[in-house]
Amino acid sequence: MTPARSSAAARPRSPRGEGERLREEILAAAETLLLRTGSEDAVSIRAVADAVGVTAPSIYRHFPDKSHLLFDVCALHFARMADFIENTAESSDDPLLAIRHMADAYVRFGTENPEHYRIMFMGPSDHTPEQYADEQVLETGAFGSLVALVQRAIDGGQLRPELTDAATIAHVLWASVHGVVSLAVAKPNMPGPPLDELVRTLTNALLDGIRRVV
Amino acid sequence: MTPARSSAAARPRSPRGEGERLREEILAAAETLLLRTGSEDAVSIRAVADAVGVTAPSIYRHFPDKSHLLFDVCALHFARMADFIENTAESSDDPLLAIRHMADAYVRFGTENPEHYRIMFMGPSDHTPEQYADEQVLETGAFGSLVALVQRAIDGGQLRPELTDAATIAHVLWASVHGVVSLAVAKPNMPGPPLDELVRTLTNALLDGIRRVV
DNA sequence: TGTACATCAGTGAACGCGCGTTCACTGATGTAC
DNA sequence: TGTACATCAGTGAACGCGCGTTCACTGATGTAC
Repeated sequence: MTPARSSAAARPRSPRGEGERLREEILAAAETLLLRTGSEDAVSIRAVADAVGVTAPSIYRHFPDKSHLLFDVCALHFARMADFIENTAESSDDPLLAIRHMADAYVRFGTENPEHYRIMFMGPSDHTPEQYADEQVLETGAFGSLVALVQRAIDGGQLRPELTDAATIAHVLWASVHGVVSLAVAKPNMPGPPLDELVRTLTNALLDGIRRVV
Repeated sequence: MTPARSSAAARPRSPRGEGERLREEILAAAETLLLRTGSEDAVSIRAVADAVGVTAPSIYRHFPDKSHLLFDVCALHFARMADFIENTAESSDDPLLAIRHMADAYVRFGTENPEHYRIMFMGPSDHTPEQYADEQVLETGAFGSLVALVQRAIDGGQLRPELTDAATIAHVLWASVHGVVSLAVAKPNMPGPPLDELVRTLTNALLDGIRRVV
């Protein structure tokens, strides 16, 4: 009798020299599990191994421990998010309009990937392996583009003259939009105006609030 | 030999008819534990029981299960937060200034009670027993005061004429400030401008963005 | 061409842990007769 | 005044669970001689 594998088909062993294949499969399975169950708790070493069709200890050939696995999954997602959002940074010659597009993209990404968003931005910070420290979140990728846009707006004289620090303004913009997304993620059933109206009102107010009054 | 109780002094049994005392002690211990450890995970039934000086099953005399206990702790905190913030709602005759004070108070409350904040606003919504459904968060307490302030600002002609829905505006204000707080809670070590500068810039921008241009 | 050996991908069983929860119970105390 | 009994606060031991992780191992396959 073949042993009863609970959910996945038995997986053929990788040929020699291609053990790294399993690493990719593990990452993919963990991600799928996260997305499908919508819960970080469901992503256990055993569940991932089972989804791949392999035993639990095999995971440890490729990841030192669970939190590294989880964070490698998220690193993939950070990268995708950065792509997704940075594309919109060049969507318009007007930096303020481009910022609006970035905000929309950010919200869309977050609400479409709530569990990833939760892990990336809402989890206790001690889950985080060192190499994904908080700085990384900021210094790389999308946030940098946002700062650049704000700086262009400042340089172009589009902002109120008292607003001179692009980084602070970018932080404020990010934090506000993050607020909308994280509420939507944490309380998906909360009554209130629809998300897109919230985002529209927010960006209207914020952009009007920083734009130079003519 | 007295049995080795791991951390707390043995607790004298409540006199007859006053079994409800234990309930209060459990709530207090759970709250202390949450605050001191800074981690929801550390608040296990056993840890709470031990802190009170009682055995684990005793908890079940007073709470049907763990999530009810946790949420009763949070309910206490919701109430305190509502007090804390609503006081500031009458801090000024100018509704916009009062809103600013509310925002400051909200931020202070959140950053001073990060784990409570996390449970209340950042946790997965399925932790939530029914009686603390999302609606409660909004319909009672501080949020109501905020809506009222916004409405006063609208009635007093202080807002841009296209802004007519107080609830939506209040939601936007709340979500933005929540964004600042929840980032501070989730990523306490994130580099960037100091929190108070962030809040000041945010409220400046938002209030300027909704205020009628004269 | 054949064989011993090193390498490598992955296994199977077990570890100890802490958890939420249940169950039958104990022993003090107030109350009814 | 004494005694049987009901009530009540809390106990002790155990349940089953799923978890992350470790360990010694197996068995296929490429390689060196």
